[in-house]
Amino acid sequence: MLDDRKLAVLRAIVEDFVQTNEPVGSKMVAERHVLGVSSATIRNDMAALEDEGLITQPHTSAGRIPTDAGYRLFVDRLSNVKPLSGAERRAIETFLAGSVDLDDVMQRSVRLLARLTQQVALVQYPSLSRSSVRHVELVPVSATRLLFILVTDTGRVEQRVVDLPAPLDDDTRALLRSQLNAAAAGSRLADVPALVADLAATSGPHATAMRTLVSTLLDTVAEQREERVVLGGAANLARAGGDFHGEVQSVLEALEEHVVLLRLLSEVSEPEAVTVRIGAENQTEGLASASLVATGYGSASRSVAALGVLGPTRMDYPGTMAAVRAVAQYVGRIVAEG
Amino acid sequence: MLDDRKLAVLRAIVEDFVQTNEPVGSKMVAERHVLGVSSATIRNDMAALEDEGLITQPHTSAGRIPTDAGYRLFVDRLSNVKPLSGAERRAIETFLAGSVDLDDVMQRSVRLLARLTQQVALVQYPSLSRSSVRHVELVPVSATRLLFILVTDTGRVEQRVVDLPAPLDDDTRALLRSQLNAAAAGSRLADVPALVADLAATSGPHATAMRTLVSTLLDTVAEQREERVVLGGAANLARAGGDFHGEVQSVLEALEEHVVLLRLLSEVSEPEAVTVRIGAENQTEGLASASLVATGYGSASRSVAALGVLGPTRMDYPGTMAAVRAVAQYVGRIVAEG
DNA sequence: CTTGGCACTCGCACCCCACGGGTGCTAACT
DNA sequence: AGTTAGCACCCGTGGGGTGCGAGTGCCAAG
Repeated sequence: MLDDRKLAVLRAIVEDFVQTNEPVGSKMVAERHVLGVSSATIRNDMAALEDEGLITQPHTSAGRIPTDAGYRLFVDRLSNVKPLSGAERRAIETFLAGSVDLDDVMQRSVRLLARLTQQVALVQYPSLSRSSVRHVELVPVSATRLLFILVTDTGRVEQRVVDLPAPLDDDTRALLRSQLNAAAAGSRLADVPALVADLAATSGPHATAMRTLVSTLLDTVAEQREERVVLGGAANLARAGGDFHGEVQSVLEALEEHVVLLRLLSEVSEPEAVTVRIGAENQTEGLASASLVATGYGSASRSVAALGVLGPTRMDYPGTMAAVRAVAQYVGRIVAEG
Repeated sequence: MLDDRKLAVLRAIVEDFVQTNEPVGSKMVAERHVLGVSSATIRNDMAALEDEGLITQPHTSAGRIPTDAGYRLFVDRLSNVKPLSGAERRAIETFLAGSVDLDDVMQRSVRLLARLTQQVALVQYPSLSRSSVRHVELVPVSATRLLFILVTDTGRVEQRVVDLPAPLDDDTRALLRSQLNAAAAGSRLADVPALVADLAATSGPHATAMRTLVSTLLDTVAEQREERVVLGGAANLARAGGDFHGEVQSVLEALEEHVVLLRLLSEVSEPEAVTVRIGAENQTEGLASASLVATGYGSASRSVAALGVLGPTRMDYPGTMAAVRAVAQYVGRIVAEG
């Protein structure tokens, strides 16, 4: 049904359309690509491709443009990885090297990714539940309030103000802190509920305070804030030409719903494999004409979070995928060291 | 030169244009507003207003639209404060009441403001230098690294990883911490440099460690991160109609330059007075057709930061100013309570 | 299966023109 | 002096008509 040449035609259409942003016709394909056949043959192939639902014509008497399915096939079978230039690799390295802490890394990554790909970049903070507790600290704020601070091995620092049922003196605070640390430090945050369960059950003079603290610790894991995402390069949306102008509002709206973004990212967080969600595939209102290119990042085989970019379905997939993968590698390494 | 009626005509033009987004002609003004004169008279007045540079016609044979100067005069002398409805006040209150900590307050405020005004909202974190040190904490991360944590009276928590020249045992860490706290706690962060200066000068076994910590403390104040701003409602930009569509890209670009936004906000941070910057007034490339409506917030007379909204020059200034002021009052109160 | 040829289809750019909203001017009026 | 009615004029907008060109689909021959 779809022989090699037809696929080559599809590839040509995708590449030309991405580059020119104009429907591409059989003549164009014949002269800009060396397929060894005439435009008439290509016309036949294009008709077949259209039957398969891989391309479509915006109106009669215009060239064809790829459908979501066409991009899908292109990404899966026709795109060969485009290696980054040495300059780009060096740029990534130097850009991220100066980071002083996690916030800084996230910030720089998102800017870098946006600039490399000319699209909207999304970078998720290392997921709390997939990190380990490095340290828990209790800082007094007033007699009955204290600041609960959680530091993870990925460098993430979460704070939370806790209202205590009764005043807490310095010694008991130190005691509670060391108990919490003893129970939780070093283990993965996802396992913490089980580990601290018996702490909450302890009776004794400070039982209620301890219960409050434990539930805060659990909250912090369970809470929405567990997942954070930063984004950048929104201005690139407006730059995108074509019929995408009408969609920019709905994409911007989607970008404000961090919950939605996090759901999307959570579905692609395997590392070492760049995932592409094209158009309607990402099942999100307002993102029907946008594509997500994302991957997990982390140390070696364990992914702690995801990052990627979002742009019009008409995008340079090979280039974008290469950039996303490269940035993920660097960020993963930095976070693992961090 | 500009009698009361001419000003009334200007007000009518501004109000109508903001509402309809179409150039308004003399006829329209005559019939939609009760000025007691005919359209011919209004035509004469409009000619005068145009001579003064307050209005302009986009092309011959179209109505007039206000210029930046026209909006300026409208805001300064013609707009009467539009009190918020009870429902709106209640909405603000309930929306902000549930906040658990500063991050939460900032997040909620920016969403609230964006929704109330239907524009892009900007909320600046309480400025570090204008806050007081509540507490300084040193959390060990590894032998030669520790996490430096600064808590201010405005509830802001800043962390920073510090690399130490030499390992630090628990006791000396505790010592350094108490020295730092003794020197800095309770005083305004802007005054801290003077207060800790002599700490850095101490000689003794831990002199270098102390110097590192002190310089970190100072860095934290001086650093870019001193000022943070969160924004929301970017999608509202795309909603704005008219000739603004072409500008949305440049505004989005400006929004990514937080440094620029902070400079703008820092210029308007008096509390109790809503400042309006119209079009070219805000001296920023890309914001030439946008207006900023902002005010400082904080406790009573002392403003600790600023918040506001950004939108097309064609905006409902009275309504926006009312919303900005109301939100600033609530946020200021919440932050002051800590 | 490929290819050249050819008829056919539309979208687009262009032009023309009538329409109408809006202005500016002038002369009369208060 | 200020206001008003009348009127000529300007010009952007929108609708209808048209030619052009890109692109397709089909067919018959190689």
